[in-house]
Amino acid sequence: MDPISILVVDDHQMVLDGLSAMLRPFADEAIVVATTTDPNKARSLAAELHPQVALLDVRMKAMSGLELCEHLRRDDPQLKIVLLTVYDDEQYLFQGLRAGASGYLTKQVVAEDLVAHLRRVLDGEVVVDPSLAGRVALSAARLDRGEFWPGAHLGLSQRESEVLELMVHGNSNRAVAARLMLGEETIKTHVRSIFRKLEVSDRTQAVALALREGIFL
Amino acid sequence: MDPISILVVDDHQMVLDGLSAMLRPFADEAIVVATTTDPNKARSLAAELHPQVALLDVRMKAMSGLELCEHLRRDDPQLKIVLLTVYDDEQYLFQGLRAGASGYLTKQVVAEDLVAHLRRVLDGEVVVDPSLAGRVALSAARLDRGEFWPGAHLGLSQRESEVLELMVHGNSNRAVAARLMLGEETIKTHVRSIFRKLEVSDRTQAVALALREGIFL
DNA sequence: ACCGTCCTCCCCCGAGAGAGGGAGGCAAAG
DNA sequence: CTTTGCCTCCCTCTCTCGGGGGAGGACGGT
Repeated sequence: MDPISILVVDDHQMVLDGLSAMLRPFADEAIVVATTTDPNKARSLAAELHPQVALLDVRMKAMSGLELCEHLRRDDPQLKIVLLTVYDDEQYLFQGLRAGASGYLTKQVVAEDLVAHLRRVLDGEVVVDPSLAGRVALSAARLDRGEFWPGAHLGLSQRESEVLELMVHGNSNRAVAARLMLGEETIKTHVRSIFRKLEVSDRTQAVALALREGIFL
Repeated sequence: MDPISILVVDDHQMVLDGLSAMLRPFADEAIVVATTTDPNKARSLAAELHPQVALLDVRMKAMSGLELCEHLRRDDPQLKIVLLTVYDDEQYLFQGLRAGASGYLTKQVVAEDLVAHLRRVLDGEVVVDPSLAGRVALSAARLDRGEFWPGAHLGLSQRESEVLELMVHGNSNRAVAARLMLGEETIKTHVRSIFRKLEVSDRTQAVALALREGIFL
C-alpha cells in the first residue's frame, strides 16, 4: 500500500510544520505532500498534486475551512477532507459534515491515531474525534462507531443508503442488484422505499436530491 | 394564458402591500396569490398554493432569501424564484443564482417590467435587473442577453442546456417538451445529443454530472 | 404476544426511456 | 457552394422503470 498523500492547509505556519514533523516517522504510511497558509492556493495545489486527503483548519483568516471544503469538493469530488480544530466544541461539526468533510479532529490528535483515522477515511468512513464524539451525544457517537450512514437523516435505512449511492453513481436496478449480490426485484423494492421517503417519483429526482444534500461524493 | 400566480415573501409588510397593489392593475397577467413576512410560512404556503413564482427579499431577519430559495427549490423544483433586493450591488447575485434563483431584481422595478420579467422567467430564462447587469460586467451581461448558458463549456448548445436544466429539475421528456413548447420527439433528440456530448448513457448520469459540475443550482 | 421496521423476493402491467434510423430547414463557416 | 452544426419532428423497437399487490423471515421494542 502506498503511503497516504496529504495536503495541509492552516493559517499558522507552526501547525503546518508541526504536522509535517509529526507524520515524518510514519512516512511509509502517510506523507504530507504540500502545505500552505493560503486557502486559495490550496485549490491549485490540490488540482496539481491530487492528494488523497486534505487536512483543513476550520477557522482561517482568508476563508473558512468549511468554505474551502466545499470548493475543494467541487474541484475534485474524490478528494477526502478532514477538518482540524483547536476548538473542541461541536459547533462546526455538523456544518463541516454538511460541507462534505469526511472527518473532524482536534489538534490534540497524536500521529498514530491520525494515521489510523486517515486510513479509515480513505475506506469511506467518517471519523470524528472521540473527545468531540462524547459531547455530541448520540448522533456523533454513532458516526464515530460507524453506526451512521449517509442519508440516515433523511430516514433512509442502511441498505437504502447503499442502493441510493449506487444509483447516484449511475447504476441501473440490475447493476445495483449485481453489485450487492441481490435480486433485481429486491432492489426495486428498496428503490420504491427510497422514493417514498425522499418524496420523489423517479430515480433522477432521487439522485438530484442526494447530490444537492451533499450526501454522496 | 392564465395570469401568473405569485407568492411574495418579505420582512416588511409595506413591501408586500406595495407589490400587491402595484400588480393589481395587471391582474389579468399576474396575480399575487399570497404574501407573508415569515420565511418558514412561505414553504407551507408554496406547498399549498403551488404558485408559479416566488418573489423573495434577499435580506430577512429570520432566514436569508438565499437560504429560503434553496428550501423552496428543494420542496418544489418547478417553482421559479426571483430575488428582490434594495441593495443594488451584485454581491448576492451569483450566490442567488447558485441557490437556484431565476431572477434578481431591484425593488425599483416598475410593474410592467416586473410582469415582463416574470413571463420570461416562466419561459425558463434568467432575468437580471439591467441596473445590476451593467455592473457585473461580462458574465452577467452575457447572461442577461442570453449569449451565455450553463454547460457551454461542455460543448452543449443553448437548447441542450435548457433541456438539461429541466431534466435536472426532475422533468420527464414529455414535461420538458411541454415547458419548451416543443414535441416530445424533439426533446428525445436533444437528450440523445446531451448523452453523447456528456459521454453518459442515461438521464440519471447526465443529471448527476451536471450537479457535480455545479452547472445548475 | 404483538407491532413496526427492515430485508429479501415474487407477480403483473403500463408508461416511459433510450437506441436506431430518417428528414427538412436554417445559418455560419469553409 | 458545400459542409457542418443546430433545431425541429417523425418512425420503430427493446427494455427498464415505476406502481400495485403479496409474502416470508429477522429483529427490537411495547
